[in-house]
Amino acid sequence: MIEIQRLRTQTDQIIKALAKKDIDPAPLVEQAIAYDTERRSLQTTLQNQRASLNDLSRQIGQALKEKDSLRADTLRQQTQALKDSIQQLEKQLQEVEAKLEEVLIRLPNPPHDSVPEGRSAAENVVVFQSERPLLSAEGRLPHWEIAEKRGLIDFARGAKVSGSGFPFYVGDGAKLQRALIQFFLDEAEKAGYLEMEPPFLVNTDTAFGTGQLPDKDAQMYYVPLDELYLIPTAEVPLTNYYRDEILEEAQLPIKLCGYSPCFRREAGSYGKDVRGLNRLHQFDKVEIVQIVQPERSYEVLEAMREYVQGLVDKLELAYRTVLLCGGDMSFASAKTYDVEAWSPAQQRWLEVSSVSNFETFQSYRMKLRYRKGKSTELVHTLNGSALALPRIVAALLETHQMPDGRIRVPAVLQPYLQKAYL
RNA sequence: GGAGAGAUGCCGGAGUGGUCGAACGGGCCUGACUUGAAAUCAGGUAGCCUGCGUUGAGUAGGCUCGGGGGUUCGAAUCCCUCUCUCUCCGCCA
Repeated sequence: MIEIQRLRTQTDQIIKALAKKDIDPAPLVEQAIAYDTERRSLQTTLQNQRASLNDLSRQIGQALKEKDSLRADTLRQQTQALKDSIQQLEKQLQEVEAKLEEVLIRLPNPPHDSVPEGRSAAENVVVFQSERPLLSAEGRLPHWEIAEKRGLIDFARGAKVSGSGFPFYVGDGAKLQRALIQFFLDEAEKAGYLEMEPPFLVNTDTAFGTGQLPDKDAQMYYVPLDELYLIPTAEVPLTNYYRDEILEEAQLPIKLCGYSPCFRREAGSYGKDVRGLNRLHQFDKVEIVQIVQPERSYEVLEAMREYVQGLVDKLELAYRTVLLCGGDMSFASAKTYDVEAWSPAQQRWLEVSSVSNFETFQSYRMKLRYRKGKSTELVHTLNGSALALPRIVAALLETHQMPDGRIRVPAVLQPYLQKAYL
């Protein structure tokens, strides 16, 4: 959500930036500003009347103290008209505020200046590619076949027990999940992130805080009886950890990491893109989150991106990083990099991480600020997958497949798995 | 799930209808004393919104004592409701 004060003072820049997200922002922005003007005028009138009423109340108190009940009664009679008027103004103000909120909520985060224009993924910009060769499909089974064949993943029984998109990981397959999670957490800790195990279900305020509500509510599983959402990513509980708080500047940067299963409805997905591990309803992920001073957030974004690239590299996978164009970015992000691993059998890139700077989009919703001198300022929040498991496993199974069908375990995982081959 | 108690500023803790945004204590900040420090003394120490001013100098007003609603000229104080915490019982990994 964009700060209304910013929208008021930097209207043109914001409209220009928003246009990159492939929407026509001007009507919404103008509407917001109109509601804001109305809101402020109502508020001023209301506050003046409240001040008068407060003054009358004080006088009544004074009169009663002096046992002058006659004067008190006279004053009391003057209050009714004010009270009626105040009540009416309050109602009007509430209505305008609701309308303003409704419009503000529909405005996405304006992209950063460095975000390229473009409408779809085709216009994303490759900013880095590793030097590892892009292996051919020849002689390689796609991960869903090799995984079934070696008894690492059971898609069919997962579908029986829960539905499509809920695989069982079996034996070494399950151990590989555990190894990856632990490897990612250990790496994050070395990089200075504090490990957290977050709740996997969150309330509506939390889902609103990071921007999942109201925009993406169809993406989340919901438990109506308890009004709780299953998290689509650990970003949601981790970023909301400090919601509604004022941090001391010395606490920053705050660096959190956490493992969680992630639940996504993925309604409407189908076809080859969702085959095997490409897209699941439940998957494992380690997430990293940073809460930083605004002036540092873009250098932190680069550091996080490099950190994530390093992880993929340590798993001995070919990868590249793309800078998302305006039209392909999420609603809440100001700038996003996707890190993609090469899938030899599918001959395509798989998104294994998304690293984003949200600037104040989330902190404004969450009222997350830090003390800066005499006043307070909204922090910038960032997050990134480090990493999401399924597509990493897919790339791993395809890349490290041996001619005899065995899977070579990358050196960094061998201490966790206690084996060189699966 | 049942019964009871509670939620106040950075922390502890008072306050049961009238200058209460809030006593008192602690912490922290500034200043004085000191060669320096401690001790002592004095002052300061919440956030949000709006107007004017400034462009992070302020100033006037409004709102906020867990959240929401109500009673009243007036509520931290009374009523309703929700959330959370604690104690006891039940259940349970």
